[in-house]
Amino acid sequence: MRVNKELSVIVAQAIEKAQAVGALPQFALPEVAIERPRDLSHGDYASPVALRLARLARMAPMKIAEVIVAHLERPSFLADVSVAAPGFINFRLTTACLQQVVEEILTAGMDYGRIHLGDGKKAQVECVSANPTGPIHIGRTRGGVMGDTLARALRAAGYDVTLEYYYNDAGRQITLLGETTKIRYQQLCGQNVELGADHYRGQYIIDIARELYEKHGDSLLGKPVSFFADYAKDRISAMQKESLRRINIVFDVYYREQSLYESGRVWQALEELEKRGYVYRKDNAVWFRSTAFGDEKDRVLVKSTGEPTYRMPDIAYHWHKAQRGFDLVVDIFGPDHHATAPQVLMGVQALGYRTDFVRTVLHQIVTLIKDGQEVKMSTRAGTFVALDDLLDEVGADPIRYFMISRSGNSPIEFDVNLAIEQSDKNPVYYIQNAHVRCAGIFRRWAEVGKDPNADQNADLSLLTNEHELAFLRKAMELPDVIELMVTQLEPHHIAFYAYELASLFHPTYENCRVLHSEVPESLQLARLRFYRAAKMLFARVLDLMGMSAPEVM
RNA sequence: GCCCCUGUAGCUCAGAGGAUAGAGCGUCGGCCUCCGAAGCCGGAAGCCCAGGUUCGAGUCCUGGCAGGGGCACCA
Repeated sequence: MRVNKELSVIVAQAIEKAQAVGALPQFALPEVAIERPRDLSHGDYASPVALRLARLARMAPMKIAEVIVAHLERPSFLADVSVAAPGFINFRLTTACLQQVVEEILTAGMDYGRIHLGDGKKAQVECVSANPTGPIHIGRTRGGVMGDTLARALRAAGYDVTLEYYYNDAGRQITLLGETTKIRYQQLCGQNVELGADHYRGQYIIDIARELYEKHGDSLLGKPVSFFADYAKDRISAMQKESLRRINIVFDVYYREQSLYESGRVWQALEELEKRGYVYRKDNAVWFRSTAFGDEKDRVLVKSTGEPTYRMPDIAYHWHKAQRGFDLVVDIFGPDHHATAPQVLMGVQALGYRTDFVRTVLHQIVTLIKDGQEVKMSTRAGTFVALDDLLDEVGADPIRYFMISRSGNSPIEFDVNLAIEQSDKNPVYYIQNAHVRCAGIFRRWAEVGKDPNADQNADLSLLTNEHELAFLRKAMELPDVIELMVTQLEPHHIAFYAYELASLFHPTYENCRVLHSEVPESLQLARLRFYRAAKMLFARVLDLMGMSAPEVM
């Protein structure tokens, strides 16, 4: 049950009722906000609606609040409704309402927190979208974790979600990749050739060339660059996929840029833009009149060499997105794409499509700190710490957590040494330990020979400890957190929620023991039920973050 | 020069226009004979500046100041 939503409706009804009998003047009803007061003495929920109505109603806020309360229906989950200066309406829940959250969690299981915002709607989340020219690095990882976490939240909100990866498998970068691979192969064959300035420096291409050399000796020397490009790009793509799988990100669709050429969409898009009068030729290049949509200058679509810029297939790709029937498209971009994202949407508008279903989520950079020094990252220079290296050293769970532990607007300094350190300072373990401690209770319960299902009909009214109730109060917030994540498209909220939940759990664990000589059996059973729900909730929250819920650590 | 992001505790960050601004790290001091101390309990310490909107501003607007990122016929 979403108490805040129900309260919002009930208060709105009370206002209308008061208006009907003349206790309040007529006015258009604004949305009735229900919030959680910081201070528990103000109740479990509060509404400032009377304060906001003061001007409309031309009455004192306190008076309005009193009128609303007088006309308010009293559902059974409310223990108390009161008015507090300067005009808040405070609601207190019954303890029974909090206690039954235990059963709500156990009934819903891994579906707990589910909301219906996106029921029947299709959403797409695009992220990472790195070219298959090198390993996934830490900046792309941030976008990937943000995107995957948002995808999980969108699913929890009822959306049918497609997680998509768009990659450039053609063009100049791929040619350079092929050339690099061929040169490395020739070097292994003993030929005296050197990399050019534009070629990729990374060790991984030497490894790929060596694979070819070991399998085929020098018999491939006559093969064209495109052969090496195809081989390298497939190998690197597979490596990227594997890295992402290791961090628990599995894409539904890998969208190849090349397919936009094969299907003709790129040139169709250009034709259509031309037909609509948004294209002109200058200096031997083809230009997009993006200034018509507020851009500061026009942009080149086709270079004087006849090659399209990256912008042209990007527009075609988003044109296709617009045609694929998504109700919501989320594009996640790193700082290097902040400026270009709007241009693509201008292109889609120029093609006659609305773009209000597309929402771009931007995030700031990740700087990697190792041994107290910043590690500069560049794929071409081959100087980076790849996601794979981090996975080996740190593991998937801490990487995932740290990547969403900050708002996307905030740059992240990822200190490798600190993340490796498995100390009590690490919030990842603090959260996971809550799940481990729950598991420990059930392990111990079985060890002393008790019935593992003895809590089936436990008397939940015995759960009256303030720690238990505070935890359940927080448990009720999960749907609100999911709603916040999908409406704001901000994945970091779940990380903070998880930490807060754990910080309410641990004192409960200390104070509300199950197996203790001084705890009567009926209370043991109620608490066992409580911890069963707590364990389920932590598993659920960790799953929303794409993290594991360990039984032991 | 233009665009974007950010200025909240010593440090790193939350804060959905509302009541006495929250965490973590660090710091100071306590707690293991019964479910994992990777834990718990307690103390000190803070909204960049100036205007404005509002009954009410850390939050919104304008202008400063400071830091980061971006401004290609690269992607």
